[in-house]
Amino acid sequence: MQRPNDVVADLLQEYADLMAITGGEAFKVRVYEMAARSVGGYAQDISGMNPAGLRRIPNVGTSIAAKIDEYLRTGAIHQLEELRGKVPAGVRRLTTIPSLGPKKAMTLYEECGIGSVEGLEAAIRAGRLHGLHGFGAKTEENLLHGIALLHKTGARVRLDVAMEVAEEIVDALSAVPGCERCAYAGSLRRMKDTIGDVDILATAADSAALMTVVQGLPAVAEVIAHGETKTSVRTDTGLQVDLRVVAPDSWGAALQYFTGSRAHNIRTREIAVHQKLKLSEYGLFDVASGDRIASVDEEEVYGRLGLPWIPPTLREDGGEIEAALHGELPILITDADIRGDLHTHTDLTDGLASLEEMVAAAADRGYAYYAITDHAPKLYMQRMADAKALAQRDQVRRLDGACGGMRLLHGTELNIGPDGEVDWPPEFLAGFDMCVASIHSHFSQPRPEMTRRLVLACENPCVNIIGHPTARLIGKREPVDADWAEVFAACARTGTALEINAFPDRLDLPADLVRLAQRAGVVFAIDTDAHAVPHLAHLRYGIGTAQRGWLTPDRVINSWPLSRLRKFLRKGRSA
DNA sequence: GCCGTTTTCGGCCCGACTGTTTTCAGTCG
Repeated sequence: MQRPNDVVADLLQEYADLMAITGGEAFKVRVYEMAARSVGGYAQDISGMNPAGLRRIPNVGTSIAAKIDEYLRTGAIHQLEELRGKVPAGVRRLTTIPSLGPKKAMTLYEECGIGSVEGLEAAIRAGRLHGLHGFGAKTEENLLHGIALLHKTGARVRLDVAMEVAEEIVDALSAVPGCERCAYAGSLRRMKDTIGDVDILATAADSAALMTVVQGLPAVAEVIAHGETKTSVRTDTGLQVDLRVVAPDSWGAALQYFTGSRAHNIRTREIAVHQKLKLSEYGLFDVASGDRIASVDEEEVYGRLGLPWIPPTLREDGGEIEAALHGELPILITDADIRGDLHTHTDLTDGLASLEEMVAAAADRGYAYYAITDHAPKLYMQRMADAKALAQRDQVRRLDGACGGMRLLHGTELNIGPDGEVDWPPEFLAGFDMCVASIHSHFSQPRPEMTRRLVLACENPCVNIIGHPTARLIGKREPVDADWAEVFAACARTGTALEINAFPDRLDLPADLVRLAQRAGVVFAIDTDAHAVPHLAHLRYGIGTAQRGWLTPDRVINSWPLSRLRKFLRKGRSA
């Protein structure tokens, strides 16, 4: 079940969408969109808040507070119900078709009674759109194409999938003569957990060569649009890639523009407007004189707006502008802060590489310490046994310090059973240097049971880290339903860290919960859950998620020196 | 509908590309 904040955020977003479709004023639509985001990201639970309290949420005034209050009291918002009565849900869904926005969706509904994606497809094929104002042959073709695409790729792609495509294209374009700089921007640079499309930015005096090269890349299946400054293509996997080419002296302004979320960019441009300046991808301009006053790099652009440089992973209008204005931006955790990986596997259970191979690869990454945490017996398919664990421990002790002085910790990944119990008895667990404990089954327990289960795991004196806490698999399995505030309180109280699992289909704990957990005083471990040598490099995605949760190094136990980490790992154990 | 170091009223981000309405609306990012 969602947090009440998320439920209300969805309702407000729906209200904004329906208002846009019914021709509501654009600035009102924007306010509802902003309010939706503010409510979703608000730290405090809104259920139980009165209208006066609700109005303290940014972008929530009298009118929206009244709507939220109505929802909290009655479970519905009558104005939203009215709009729903006017616009069937299928019409809203029409706007998810690429190239079909609110205006055209409403035209289709009003003129032809089309209220679903399937209905639109049938109408086009039956020629029922002929003569409809604004719908020529090319538009029909584009809509059919968009519908096919929606069916095929509908979902966004995983962060690592988009990253691979982006890095390949950046490499190819960087090699083109005349290309001065090239980098990926957009949600990929912000490290969102899924990516809708890839934004690539390049600088060159002449854009033509770059535009030609990107259209001819082997992975490109289709050219969607092409002009002098922008070309859009789609890869054979259905991922859209937008290339923008600007003059070299616009690099900073363009990178700033193409990195921020829409909301972040609106905020930065508003700050510019208030200073009689204008910010675009070409630079920061003085409105009166038309002079360009900043554009070369992002630091300069933010600086002239009176802001420090804001890390890309924070650029979501989630409070970073206010923090920047007050000089309160966090110093975020980075890859360089990480001293070791605390959740990894070997071929003793379901890993692909041997202990020696994993340890050597970890040492190559320059780690000071490294934990081996193979699965425990209750994940029956892995066939772990006491003797195997003990034999591995001997091996680990022999290898300890043998690779570049890297210290090894012998751990295990326990299963948190339905009642919160874990695999081994306390006396056996005490032999491990550390324990991760994770949910691997019974994902759909009701919230009270799931909460109790996680709290009990935290209270186990041998459990140091809760692994992939929500157990979500992006695009495949929903997160488990728990009272996270209660779980976070238990973590803080018992000295149990929450994992930020860096595996790209997990990214778990998710960034929004990381931020809430941090406020509750929780500490974290950013781990790869590597089952093979290449997985160790997934750490970057965990770091991205941690940064999106505003995490600082002092809250990350595997950025600590080994002595401090060992002290933390002792938890409630005697010794 | 919200908001305020210019404002309690009058504003509200900016530009590229497409298709079609031959001068611009719609969509997207």
